[in-house]
Amino acid sequence: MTSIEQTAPTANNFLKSIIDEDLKSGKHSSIVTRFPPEPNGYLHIGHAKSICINFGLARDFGGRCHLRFDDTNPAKEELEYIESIKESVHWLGFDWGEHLYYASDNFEQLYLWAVYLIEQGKAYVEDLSGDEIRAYRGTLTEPGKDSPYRSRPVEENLDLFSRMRAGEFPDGSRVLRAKIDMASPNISLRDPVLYRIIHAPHPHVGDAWKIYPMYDFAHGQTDAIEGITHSICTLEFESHKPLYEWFLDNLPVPSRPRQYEFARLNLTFTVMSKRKLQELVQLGIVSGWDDPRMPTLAGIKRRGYTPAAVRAFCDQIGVGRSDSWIDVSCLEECVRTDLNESAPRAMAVLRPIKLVIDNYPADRTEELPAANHPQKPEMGNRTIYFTREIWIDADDFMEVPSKGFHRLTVGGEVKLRFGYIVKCTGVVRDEQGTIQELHGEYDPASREGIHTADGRKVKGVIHWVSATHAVSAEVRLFDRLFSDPNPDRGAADYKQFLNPGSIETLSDCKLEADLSRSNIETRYQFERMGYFRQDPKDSLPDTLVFNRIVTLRDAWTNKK
RNA sequence: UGGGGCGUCGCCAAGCGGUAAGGCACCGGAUUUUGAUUCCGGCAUUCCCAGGUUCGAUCCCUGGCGCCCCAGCCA
Repeated sequence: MTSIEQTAPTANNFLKSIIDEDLKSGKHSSIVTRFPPEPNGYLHIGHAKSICINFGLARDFGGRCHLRFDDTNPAKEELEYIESIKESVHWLGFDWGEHLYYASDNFEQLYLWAVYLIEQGKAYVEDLSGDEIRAYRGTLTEPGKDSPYRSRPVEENLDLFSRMRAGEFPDGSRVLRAKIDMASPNISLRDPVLYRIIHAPHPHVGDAWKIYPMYDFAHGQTDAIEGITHSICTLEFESHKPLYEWFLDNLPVPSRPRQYEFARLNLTFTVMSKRKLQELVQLGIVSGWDDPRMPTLAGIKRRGYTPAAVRAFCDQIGVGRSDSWIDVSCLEECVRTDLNESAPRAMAVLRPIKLVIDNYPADRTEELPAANHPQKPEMGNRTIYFTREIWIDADDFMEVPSKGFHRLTVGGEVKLRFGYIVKCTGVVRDEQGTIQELHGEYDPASREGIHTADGRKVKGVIHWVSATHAVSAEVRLFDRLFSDPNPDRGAADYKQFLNPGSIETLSDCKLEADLSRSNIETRYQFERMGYFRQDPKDSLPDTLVFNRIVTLRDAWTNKK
């Protein structure tokens, strides 16, 4: 746990209260939770909430948390997803140890239990088509009707079900159903489907099976097999709970798990559904599942967010049962809080414009010490080079300053961070009238502090880099993928809310030379610009590519 | 509309009958060679509404209102 997490408030929540009581009353001597993703896509920030809850609870109460692949539908699942999910959970900082499970490892037991239900007269093979089943199910306000196959004899059910398993029937021709109550006000109890026929290879068990259990028939029983004490899922499964319990009540399961539900995470300015994320990838709107603008954990990782920051975010938002919309700025703030502590500082000029210091000798180079962190002397100093020609950021110069602008202006002066005070004496233009370079003069006595020789205090401090020492780099500035706080809202196509400026690529930025030799993993604060890290895929030693992880807080542009 | 759930500051969220924690955001002010950080101060006489019980209610009761989920051989 890093300092950001130690200082983060850990709100009490209803799950902790429940577990507290279960432990106190002796109902359980220790707890077992599980994170059960279906391997049908990449994990996103919403899954991070679930991971932090499940693994976090196990950690806090001295229990354990399993990673379980809920792989009951081979039509949608792939090995690629299994691998990426394991990677993301580890990246987030959690470890399942020996406890890696697959729902599909229990297929034989589940099959036996289905046979058991048939023998008990509590399940039957259905010959109705999908459309007919739907028609018989009734509606929200009208009860359903019994299927004509509901009273099929046990022996016939047994025979048919074993032949379903043997692969004798085509997909969709028959299903196994539980015999519960076609008139139940809870629709999930109206003879739910238990097994369907799918002739497709499975990423974990290959072609061993032609029939696959539904989520409802697999989840609770798998929980029971693994000895899960607290089965924590999102709110939309709440109406399945009576069914979850019906199976546990009617099957000889080895333990009795309980299901609890919490509100899933909604984040502003993004979309979270797997379908939409997949579409963004397929349409080429983003470069892939790990595009730094994506809310996937792969994207967040590539962007440069730290696992500690994501964990702190999950702690901060808490766990409740009311539908919530968290502002992305909350996540971004967690990233800043973490990086502010740990990131060494550096200077980088993103939109370079040359400043020639006319009264500085052309053949001179000064080595200046620069603190790696303003509040942490233990992080040491580095050497930066001062020369006659330097790069400054175009945004730090205005010929005619706007109100409140206290950077460089013609005739005005500014402090060069860790260097001297310079005064701008003039502007050189080309034939078109665009500014080619700036000229100025420095005050040799002004290296320390921000006061001029006559005691005045300069208002602005800007970053810069020696033109003779700088290295060039590509810098990618990311912004929110959508320009609307809730692109998912209403019936409108979420794609119309795409932010056209979600990525800006700057090609010839000027960086301190040391950055070309830095560890590719190191996250820097480019002073006054934000936090940056090399892109793990595209950055090479001789063609540097930096990603902006997040901006600094900026009272100035906010005010404008 | 049948069933289930939820409604405390702009966004989250504690609170469990004794007189509204905390975080983020926001607004002041101090320190600062990052318009960053840090610091200090401000920020719900009120808990969806209306009745009721009680010495006392955000917490209990009744009745409204609003929002979310369920009619996949998805999870």
